[in-house]
Amino acid sequence: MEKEAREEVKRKFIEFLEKKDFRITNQRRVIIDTVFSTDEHFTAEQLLEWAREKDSSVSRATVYRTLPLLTESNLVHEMDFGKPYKFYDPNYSESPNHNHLICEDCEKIVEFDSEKIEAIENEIGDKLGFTVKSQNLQLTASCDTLKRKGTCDKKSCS
Amino acid sequence: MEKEAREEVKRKFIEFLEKKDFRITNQRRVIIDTVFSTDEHFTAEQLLEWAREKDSSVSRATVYRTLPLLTESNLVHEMDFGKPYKFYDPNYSESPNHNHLICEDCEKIVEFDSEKIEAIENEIGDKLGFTVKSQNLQLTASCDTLKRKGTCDKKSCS
DNA sequence: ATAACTGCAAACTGTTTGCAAGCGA
DNA sequence: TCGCTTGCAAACAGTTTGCAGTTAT
Repeated sequence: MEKEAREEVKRKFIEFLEKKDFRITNQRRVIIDTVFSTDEHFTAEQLLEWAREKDSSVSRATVYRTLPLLTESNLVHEMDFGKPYKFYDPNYSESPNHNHLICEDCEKIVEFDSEKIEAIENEIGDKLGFTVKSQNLQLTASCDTLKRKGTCDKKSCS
Repeated sequence: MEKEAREEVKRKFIEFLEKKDFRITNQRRVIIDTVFSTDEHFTAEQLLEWAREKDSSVSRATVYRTLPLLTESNLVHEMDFGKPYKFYDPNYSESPNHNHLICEDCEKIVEFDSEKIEAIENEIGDKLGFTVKSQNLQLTASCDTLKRKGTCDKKSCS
């Protein structure tokens, strides 16, 4: 995501807060800046750590209280890969139709688009008489290059 | 699943335990009987409750220690729908290629087949240079009939 | 002014584990 | 007998929450 796009997303979130009569506090500003200054997927704990680098007063509680606001606003996407903690995706609003593959070797998450899959999903929903609200295709995979060479150049396997 | 098939699956699991030099204890037997006497998806807590109806001595710890054995044996499938607890599917070995849709109205899980999706998944894995290890397509949906009529006759919305 | 928000620490939930006793092979 | 397995209760990890003080509006 480019810098301009990031500013746009931040602005949208501020609007979201204002519309709900929520206050724009310093801590929230720091958290927002942190979330939308990266393209990486993160956990609550990672977000806390990053935010504290900018402002050490940010507390774990505030991070946990802000995350639901971010997902409600549809600007951040929550993902569950069967690990005991959740991952968050700050690129969601830019391309809401992507899915994720998580590498079991290094836990790195790779995004991919697939309208094909989305079409099938809606087809399935229709057939069963449901309206699909959200979809989460989680592929767990291992890195081919890593296995062959013992190392790999993917950003995903460092 | 029919009664015969259930016995077959139980037998396979006993074999799995024997091969690993694990013991066939009373508690394990009760848990196995419970798991494979239903077609329903369940949580650890539900399994504990059901097992205790047959034998009140079964403890939570044993249930939690047995579940990984069941999933390792590939006779039961573990699923994560973003809820704080996991669901388990006792029909997995019968049709390992099905996926799941969870109703957000009643949390009932509906199974569906889709080889189409599996094909696409492998295609994606290839393209990205990964070997797909496991896939989990989670559709969260709401029931159309329920919404229209305020009630519905699906087994899924009671 | 005042109601929303904060940090802290305690509580909570689902799951795991150390231990002494029990029991299958 | 031997050591795997058990139930219990305490521990654990991630997340949520009550409270008293703080701050945005």
